[in-house]
Amino acid sequence: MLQTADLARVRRCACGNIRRTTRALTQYYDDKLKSTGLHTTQLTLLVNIGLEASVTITQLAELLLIDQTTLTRNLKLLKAQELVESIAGHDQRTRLWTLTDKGKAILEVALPLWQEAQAHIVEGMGKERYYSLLKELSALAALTE
Amino acid sequence: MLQTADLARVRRCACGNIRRTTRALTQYYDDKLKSTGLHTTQLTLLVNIGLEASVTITQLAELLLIDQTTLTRNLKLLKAQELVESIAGHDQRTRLWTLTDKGKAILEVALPLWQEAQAHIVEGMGKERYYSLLKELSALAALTE
DNA sequence: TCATAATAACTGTATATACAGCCTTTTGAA
DNA sequence: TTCAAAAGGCTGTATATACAGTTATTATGA
Repeated sequence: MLQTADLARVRRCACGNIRRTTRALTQYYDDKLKSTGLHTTQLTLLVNIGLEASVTITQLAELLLIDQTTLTRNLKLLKAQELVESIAGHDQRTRLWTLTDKGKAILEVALPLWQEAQAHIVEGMGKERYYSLLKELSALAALTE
Repeated sequence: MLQTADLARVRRCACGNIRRTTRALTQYYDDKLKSTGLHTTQLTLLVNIGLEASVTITQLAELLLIDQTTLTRNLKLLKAQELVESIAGHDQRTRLWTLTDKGKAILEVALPLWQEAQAHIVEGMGKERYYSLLKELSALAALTE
């Protein structure tokens, strides 16, 4: 028989709780970025492409723990906006992704807005607590390997 | 000009980091639940409906920090599988959602599998660290209000 | 060398998510 | 009492996400 106590235990679910907080944070950051037309997920992608410079989908997938097929779709949208572009790699199979000038330009507008959201969160938690939390999130992700 | 240092700062993004961990955790839990056909998100919904008993979409939305329109779609899928059902509330506008017998039955199968995934995470982190992390996730979500 | 493995990426399909806007019902104030 | 505002929920549309399966290319071992 299904017991209430069994159900109540699921309230402590790591996945459920982190997804809940993720929804709240995503809405918060997306709202701050609203005027740029960028979503936070897109900002993350652009930034990582900018930092890696000439990166393959596979490399991005490992770095961000995103399925390759998700990246195929997400990059397609960014490419349609001409924020990123890809060229053939030395290998016929691979494609190397980089930011376009338009991509760099939108980042210049978006970064200060992102910084506002980020500052609110970091200051709200306190720096020490915040960076400790980031470490715990990494540890959590590492447990799934 | 776009500086590498500005981009590097975004690597500490609360939203980006939590989304990354969420992807990893979701894949981990979903894989454990695979044989049931349930996704973790669906398990979360079923459990909360079971605990609340006769709950409206609006109440679930507040509890789980999920947009109402998302719940409309998610509940539709669960209803199609006959795991939940809804009846009219005292108010013509509201609908009350409950688990069906089939919904309760699938939970009985899914809960032990969920418990396996959960135990791996909790034991991997250590109980104290884990419950501390849950609190921090709540605090983080609260900062977005 | 050649057949097979592995690698890189893409397509089909499905769920999760949310914003904008809409309809219906209820509430509340003039 | 009546009408505007609020509440509850839904549809249209769009992005995010991943699994299963496919295609094309490269690497590898007999």
